[in-house]
Amino acid sequence: MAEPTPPSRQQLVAGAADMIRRRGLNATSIREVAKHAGTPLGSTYHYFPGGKGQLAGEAVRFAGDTVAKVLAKRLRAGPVDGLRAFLALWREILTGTGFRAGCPVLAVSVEEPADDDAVLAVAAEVFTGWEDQLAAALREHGAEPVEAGQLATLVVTATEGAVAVCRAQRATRALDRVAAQLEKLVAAAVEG
Amino acid sequence: MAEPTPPSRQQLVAGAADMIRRRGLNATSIREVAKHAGTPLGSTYHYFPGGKGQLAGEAVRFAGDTVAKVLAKRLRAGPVDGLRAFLALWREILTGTGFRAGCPVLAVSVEEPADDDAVLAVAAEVFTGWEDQLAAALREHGAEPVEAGQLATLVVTATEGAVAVCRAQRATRALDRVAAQLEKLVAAAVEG
DNA sequence: GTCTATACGAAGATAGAC
DNA sequence: GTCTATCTTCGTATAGAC
Repeated sequence: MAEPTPPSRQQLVAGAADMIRRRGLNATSIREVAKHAGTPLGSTYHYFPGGKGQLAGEAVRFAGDTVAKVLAKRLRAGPVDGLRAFLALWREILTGTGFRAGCPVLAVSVEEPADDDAVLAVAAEVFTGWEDQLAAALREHGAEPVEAGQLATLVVTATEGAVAVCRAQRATRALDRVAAQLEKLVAAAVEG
Repeated sequence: MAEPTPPSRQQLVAGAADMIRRRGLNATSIREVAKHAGTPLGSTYHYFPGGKGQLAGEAVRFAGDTVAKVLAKRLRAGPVDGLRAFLALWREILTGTGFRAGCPVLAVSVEEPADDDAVLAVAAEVFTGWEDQLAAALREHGAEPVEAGQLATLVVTATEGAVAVCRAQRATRALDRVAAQLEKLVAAAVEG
């Protein structure tokens, strides 16, 4: 890392992540990402020789890491706090954008793994990472290993699914209902 | 309905649904849908004057109704049977296509509601319909109304999320874990 | 080394030939 | 009434000017 990351490069990654979570991967054009970041189109291919695939991969990784950091911090106060932070994070994204933004990791997971399954592999790692964080916290607080793993997966999948359903329904109802169920389950798992 | 539905029209709808669940909405071109159905491009605009938006809307509705019929049939044997059928249905789609196909309703829910929010409205209806079917079955088998609603939403969101996660991870692990948790919850809800 | 201008293909949609 | 051929726009990617 002798080379410091140029600000415009990071802006392109963050901009791509934002656009992907709103429109999906295919509807996100490099042209518009560049325009939104204020950089010319040519610069994009200078920073990302791998083209759209590379940019999308880094965008998904960036979004995944951002969530993982919040999760790591809040899980230190216990699984219930971590869950609440996770849910609040997605709720804020939904309501803060008028239900126009969702999850970029989910977005790339739903579209074609045509020839560019590199992006999909990043998405898989991000999902697994979130699950592992939650499962570890549950185990550390007395949850049974098998139960911890299943519950962690349920939290991630239900939340991701709820974000998509909320976007379609333009209401937080689904996420609120999921939150009620998951909080009950997580609380019960760390007691027993 | 004096006009019988032409076979090619239905093939276009079914083909569009299949392509959307694999590639997503934006990557699904009318050209390729027409080619796959063996009909010329012009015919598509004859059958669907509303263009891609109309075709996509009917495709999502078609997919939603197909699932709803399976759900209605199997829910007559009870909520647990309905849940199992729902999960088995998605599991079969994943494994039967090498994790290349997912849920078309989820796919359109994750992509841009740019100007064509008609498709998104159909997706919302489909999700709500599935939830209502499950919630009604749960209530009829003794589940508390609030619990029934929350649990029905959890089933739909967790399953949809799991389908996406499974696609990314190219494994049924997430869906299997979700199945274990949901079966336990549904069974408990109909007892109490 | 950065950016402008362009090549090339494919998308949605339609006009007009059969 | 059905389909072919085309119009226009926008996508990725690059070649070459500063």
